[in-house]
Amino acid sequence: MVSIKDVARVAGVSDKTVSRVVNREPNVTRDTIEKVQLAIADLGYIPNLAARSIRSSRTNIIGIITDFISTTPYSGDIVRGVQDWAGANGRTVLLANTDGDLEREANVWRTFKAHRIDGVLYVAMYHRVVALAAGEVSIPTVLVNSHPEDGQDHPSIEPDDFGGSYDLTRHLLERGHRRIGYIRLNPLLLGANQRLDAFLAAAQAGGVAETDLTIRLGMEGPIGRETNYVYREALDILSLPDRPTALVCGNDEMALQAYLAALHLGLRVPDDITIVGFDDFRTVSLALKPELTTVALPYYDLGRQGADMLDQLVQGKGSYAERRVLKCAVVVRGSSR
Amino acid sequence: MVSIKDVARVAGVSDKTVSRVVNREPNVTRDTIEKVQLAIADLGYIPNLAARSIRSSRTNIIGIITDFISTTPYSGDIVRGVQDWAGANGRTVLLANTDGDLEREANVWRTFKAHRIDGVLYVAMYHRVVALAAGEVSIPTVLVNSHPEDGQDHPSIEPDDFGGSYDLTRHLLERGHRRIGYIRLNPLLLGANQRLDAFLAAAQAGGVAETDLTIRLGMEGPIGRETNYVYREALDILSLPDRPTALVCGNDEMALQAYLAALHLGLRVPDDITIVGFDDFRTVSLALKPELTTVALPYYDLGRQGADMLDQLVQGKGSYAERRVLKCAVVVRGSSR
DNA sequence: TGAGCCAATGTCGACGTCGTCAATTGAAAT
DNA sequence: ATTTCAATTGACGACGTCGACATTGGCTCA
Repeated sequence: MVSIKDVARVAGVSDKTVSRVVNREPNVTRDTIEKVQLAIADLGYIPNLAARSIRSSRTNIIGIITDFISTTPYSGDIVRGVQDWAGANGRTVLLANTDGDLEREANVWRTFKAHRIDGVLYVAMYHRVVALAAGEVSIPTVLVNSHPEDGQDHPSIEPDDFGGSYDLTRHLLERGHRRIGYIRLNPLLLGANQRLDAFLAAAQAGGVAETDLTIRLGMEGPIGRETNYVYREALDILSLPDRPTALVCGNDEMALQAYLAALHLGLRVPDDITIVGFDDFRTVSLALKPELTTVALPYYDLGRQGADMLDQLVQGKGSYAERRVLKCAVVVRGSSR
Repeated sequence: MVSIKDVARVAGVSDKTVSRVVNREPNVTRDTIEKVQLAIADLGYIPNLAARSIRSSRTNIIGIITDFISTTPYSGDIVRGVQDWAGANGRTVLLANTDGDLEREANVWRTFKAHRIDGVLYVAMYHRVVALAAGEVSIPTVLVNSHPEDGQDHPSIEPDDFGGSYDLTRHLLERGHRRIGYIRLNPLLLGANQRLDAFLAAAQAGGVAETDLTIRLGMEGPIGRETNYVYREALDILSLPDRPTALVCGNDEMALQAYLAALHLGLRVPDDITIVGFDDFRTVSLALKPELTTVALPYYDLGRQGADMLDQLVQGKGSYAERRVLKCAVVVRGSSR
């Protein structure tokens, strides 16, 4: 591999001068700069970041730890947000996945420390509370799509499930819906409760009687291996004598099943029944006909802003107490009326 | 940061001896080993990989370059496969995304070279032919979910779209289907042609007259911003006077729209119409009721085996001419009969 | 007893980069 | 002409690790 000394020899200057040119330090003649740049181009020299980091004890690498990278489609958008930030700010991204295994997680931390990375984004693939082994974490860390347990102090950034669900429910109330069905997410998901609570709060604030709400559990069991009652429950709700005029689903995948149930019963969306989802998981929400009214999770921004928060932290400017919450916007499409 | 010398001082030995213990070299007394390990634990010493890599000019880092990480859900499984391999083999993964932008791609290569990584997995998020700027690539590189242009010599690993589609079609023929509809993927996708060709080949081999096949284009236009005719075409095909008994869709997302069209027309799956997809994109294939018969893309194995091929290459054992093709298995579920 | 050998440990320097400080040069100021 | 100063460049060492080689001391065997 070609090193700074090779460049120096070819350019006829000292290695330090090459270093100055590479790092754009002042007080180098235009002449010298050109000579050096020529040599650099000739040899295809690229600075060795490992060597650089030994001297400077900053690596400009940030690490991402994910738990269940593949169970939530499109949560990859979080990673993409981080990468875009990193690319724009001269950082590189180390990626590691734990599959939720504590031993693997410990390994990941060790590897990250061995690489002397500047900071860590701990990305939960479904919205939840995270407890980091207290001793482990000596690297600045930001929790993404999650927040810390009580007593732990890591900055965090997460979606406003409550607000999104509240707004979505208000959207339905404004359209005059009064009898509403609701199919819940797996209660293990933090979003499940926040979404349901917001639904109930908005309904109550809108003066809807609790007896006009039909609430069913759509899924339960361990993440990734849950049992799924959605289709059955949707059929059931839609067959009620005083059938709701709107059906709210815990997420878009559930909404898909609600569509199937409605169509199976000969009901038209949205003429006979309004169906809404959550997540704006586009492979589903845009494939459904009519397209699905839902709430967009700000995955990309979670990653991008999370990276920025981490950077503040690394530079000693951030606050360990920051809890950032990102708005989830209602996306109105054809499935609601 | 605590270094090997700190450990040496505390343990009362030389730094080299600590190095020996850390790297499990022979000819160290049990006594010494214990002393050193104690000091290591006390100080929380973790070897600095950057320093190590300077000496050894091997980093044990592999890079992943992705293009459109988020447009294909679950293609993240490729990355997961790579990570699992890396975790099991003591490697770390650097991740970079180009969004299909050539300038960003050039940057990524430069960054990877600056990190002196051992090799690169170039991961296409949809199956396609890839042309790497010839001059750029001086790092061992394996193409994943893609294969090189004629004349380029990089090993590659990709799914057997043709075989999967052929088997799927045979599955239908075996069940007695003779009038079959087909909705094509965006022709820009490599898989689109392979899947269609296999469909036609299998149909012909099965003695089906071409006039009994109804083939429609489901999508066209630039990836990520295509126009979608699937629902309309499905409605149309299913309304034909001599309606097919089976409808083959380019992928699962299209199959979803075919379901909706079928249900809209009052048809039952699979009693009135058999529908099959491709990809086994589980958020859709398992959410559909009945669940979808489809073909599984071996994303995870693409990543895992790709990493292994890269490792061979890095060690000088691999062949630059290797073109590995992974079988795509038919997954029979309730949507076909 | 002493030559020979091996196990155990240490010393030193190099990897590539850059911070520190010194050396050199030329021009401005006296 | 001499001093002063700033701009430019270079020599050197340190970062953390480990390979090459040296040293030490005890043991074996004739």
